[in-house]
Amino acid sequence: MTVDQSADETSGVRRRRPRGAVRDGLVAAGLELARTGGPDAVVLREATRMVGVVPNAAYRHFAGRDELLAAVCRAALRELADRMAAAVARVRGKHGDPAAARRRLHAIGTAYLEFAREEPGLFATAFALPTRHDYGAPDDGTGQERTPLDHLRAVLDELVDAGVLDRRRRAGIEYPIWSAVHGLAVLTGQGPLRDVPDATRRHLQERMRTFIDESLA
Amino acid sequence: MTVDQSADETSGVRRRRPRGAVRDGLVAAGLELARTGGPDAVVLREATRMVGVVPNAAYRHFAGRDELLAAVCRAALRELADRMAAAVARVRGKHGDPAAARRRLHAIGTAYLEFAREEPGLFATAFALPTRHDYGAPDDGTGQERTPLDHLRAVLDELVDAGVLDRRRRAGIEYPIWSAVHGLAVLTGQGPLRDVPDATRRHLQERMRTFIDESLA
DNA sequence: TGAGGAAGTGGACGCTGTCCACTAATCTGC
DNA sequence: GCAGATTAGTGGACAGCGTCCACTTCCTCA
Repeated sequence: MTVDQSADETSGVRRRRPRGAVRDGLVAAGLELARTGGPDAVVLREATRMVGVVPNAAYRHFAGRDELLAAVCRAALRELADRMAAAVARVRGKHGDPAAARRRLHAIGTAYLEFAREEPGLFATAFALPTRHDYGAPDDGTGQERTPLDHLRAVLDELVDAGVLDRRRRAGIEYPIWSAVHGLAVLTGQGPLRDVPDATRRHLQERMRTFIDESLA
Repeated sequence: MTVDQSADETSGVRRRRPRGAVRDGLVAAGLELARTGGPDAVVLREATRMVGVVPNAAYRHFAGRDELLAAVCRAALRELADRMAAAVARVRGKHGDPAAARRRLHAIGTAYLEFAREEPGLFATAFALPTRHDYGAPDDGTGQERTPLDHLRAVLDELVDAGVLDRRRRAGIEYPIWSAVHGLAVLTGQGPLRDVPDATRRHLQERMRTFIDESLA
């Protein structure tokens, strides 16, 4: 598998690639490696090989392997956020409708868990920040991105507007809910519950749904 | 730092160590490495160095680095389970007393989160099983050990006996609760919330407590 | 047009996990 | 009590990894 977008074989020429091509290619390659093997699988030399460049070329774009991994993490996190946003958008029903708001909360949690199950490598990578950095810090300076937490908050606010969630219980409730869903994803994905049969996993997921639902009332 | 218990310097003699000493030493060394650097830090060669033995000697006791890591994981998990058990045992009040049962549930969650905060390396390692293996599978054949999940279950059963938790809500509730606490530990420990100030972390923990408390009633 | 920086190459180093061949200490059965 | 088999260690090697330094080549801009 190669990610090289402008191969320039035959000639040993350098710098035939457009501006940020190598950097972008490295991130794309790292994302591919992370997809199949998680954060540990994003190895610098392999990424450069996929791009068709010598290992040291990576050091023109990243301070080292950790910085490359950080970029891959951000990309993975963005993919998760995008899936959550898409899942919420798919739910019909206008803002303020109690049933629709509940469905949106359910959709957001399901999207989270589905991403963790369908893309375990990317999910693990999204939360394997190698170096300290703010959650969802802007990647390329294009302003703040919407993080998974932002999407969850929006839905919870709607639940308050719809009268489903008592306003006095709203403050900070995104954290236990996020924790619960994230914890389930981790335990059943990479953790001790990862080998439970599919039926059990669905059952756990359903149990989580009722648990959260009851905590709203 | 060395873990060698029966150094035998001066002579190049082999096999001066008692029966399982090298194996135990390797696990202890790995545990030490994991304590300071997490699962990635348990490197086979370094462990053998700490034990005072040549790298290849490890292959007499483990099939490879992953198997050593698995043993270290089990040890870390046991330490977590022990802390939880100790925390529960410290709570006074006889079985069936509602207030005492609640305190025990709180104690068990707090112990979990404290372990994750005080020993982030060990906590990460406890859940970084490199190979598939049953949760809390017996390590050395000395019968089943009590896992963190076992301890949680016992306390939840007591909450039912004490009339705090409705029996109809009991079934499977250990999973969302475990997930919630585990998720909080991961998010604030290694995850995106790891850099929040201490006061915020305590606040999140308290919010989790009320969240779970309300879900019982 | 020419200087200077940006981006890629080449080679090297130390570290890792792992394999193979070998040897010395211990255990076992007679 | 000793000979053979087993076990637990040594020694040397290999490929792959991240990273550093020196060098070259292309592109940009004054």
